[in-house]
Amino acid sequence: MFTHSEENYLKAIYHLGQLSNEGISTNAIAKRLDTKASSVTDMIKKLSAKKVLEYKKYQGVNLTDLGKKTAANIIRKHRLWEVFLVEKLKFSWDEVHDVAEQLEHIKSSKLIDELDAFLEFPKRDPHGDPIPDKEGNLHQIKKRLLSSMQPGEAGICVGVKDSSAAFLQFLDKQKIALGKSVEVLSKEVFDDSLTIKIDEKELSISNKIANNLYIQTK
Amino acid sequence: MFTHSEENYLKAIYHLGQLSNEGISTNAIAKRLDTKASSVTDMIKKLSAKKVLEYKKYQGVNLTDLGKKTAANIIRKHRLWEVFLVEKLKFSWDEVHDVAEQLEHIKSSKLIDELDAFLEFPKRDPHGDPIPDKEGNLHQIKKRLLSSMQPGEAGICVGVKDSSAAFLQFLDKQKIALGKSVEVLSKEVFDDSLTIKIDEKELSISNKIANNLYIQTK
DNA sequence: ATAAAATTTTAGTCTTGTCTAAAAAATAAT
DNA sequence: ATTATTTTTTAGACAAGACTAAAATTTTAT
Repeated sequence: MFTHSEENYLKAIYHLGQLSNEGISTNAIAKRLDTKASSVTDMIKKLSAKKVLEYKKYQGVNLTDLGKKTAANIIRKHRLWEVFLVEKLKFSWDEVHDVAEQLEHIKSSKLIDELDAFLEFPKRDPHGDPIPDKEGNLHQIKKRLLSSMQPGEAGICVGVKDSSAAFLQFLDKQKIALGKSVEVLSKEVFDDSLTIKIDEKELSISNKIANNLYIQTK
Repeated sequence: MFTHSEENYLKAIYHLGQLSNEGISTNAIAKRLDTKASSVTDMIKKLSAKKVLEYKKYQGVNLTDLGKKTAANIIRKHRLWEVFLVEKLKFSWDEVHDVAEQLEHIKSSKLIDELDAFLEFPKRDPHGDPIPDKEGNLHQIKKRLLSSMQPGEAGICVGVKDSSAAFLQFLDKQKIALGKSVEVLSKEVFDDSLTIKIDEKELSISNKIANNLYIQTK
């Protein structure tokens, strides 16, 4: 069994591990958790003793299979709760994070199994991120950043890279939502901004926005 | 804002306060929370500094209005989650306690308001206990213990005093459930056991059982 | 290749919430 | 009314998880 704090470290390390194949550095973890490197070193030793990660001094860490499975399970809970909040409790997608951050630590396998069933076994959370299965497997969908698309290409909006409230609210305002079809009409050489077609309307979008929107193309 | 632990103390003190009008003793709190008296003294000082209870050395404690409201709010959350678990996630009434004990500490007023609405503003939890409103008021129903009823009296089963899994499972086995009509047919002088009519069938019930079942009579 | 800079670890401290053992106060018993 | 018992508080310690400051190690730059 893991403490609240240990679970937060596991989750952070798991997410950092998705981005690189190297050992995860102490500093990277500290930055992600907004804590000090020395605190991270302490916790790493505890987690290492619990066999959820491999650690050699000054070498960074890597999750073991047990660690990955444990982390994926926390993420599974987080994302299932997000679905619950949006689908059943009328939360908007920019409000769910803090609450899910708390709910993910509730210990009860029956709870999470029944919640999964109650939500009819959703495959992705409100931001388009995949929900790991019970074994911790998550199958990533094939997706690209909108910013990488060329004029003429089209696809379906399936996720966000940045899930800050500010960005999500911006998307709401522009009526950009997951599931909608998007086509790139033109791309501006000067600032890489895009003109896209969505809901039969043209919309101009900055590169910063396009760089945070995932599109599924065929 | 209160810590997990502070909230548990508040809840315990609130419940103990329901039973007596005296100041709540250190020992009573320690027993209820399965902790040591010295730990209770420590925590009492913290809570006193936070203005949720009145404390004079060796005199026991009493919740302030703020303390009562805070405690009632935690109980509100606990009971709403119990309803959720039973009504939506197929938990039985003997399985909900431990999970609700965790869920009650989640901090989000929107969460609890929306949950309340989602459950259609339930008035009582699965054990028949009233759910405090947002202001912390809870209106007790008029009820008596089955053990206090005389032959010929009848009423509706509305709650349990003991909500241990063992007792609740016993009630399930005997098909005794909240909402059912009960009539006392006879009472045995020797051991105060009762013969009751429920579901058009006669059932013999020990005094210990009868002493843990609440009945609403008119 | 060595100095400078950045990263990581260690050592020691702090807070929260718990504990044990002993002291103080209140209550009960003779 | 004094003693015995019970309850409560204090004092000191400990574990978890965080911090600061300093030391150790690695990486980068000249």
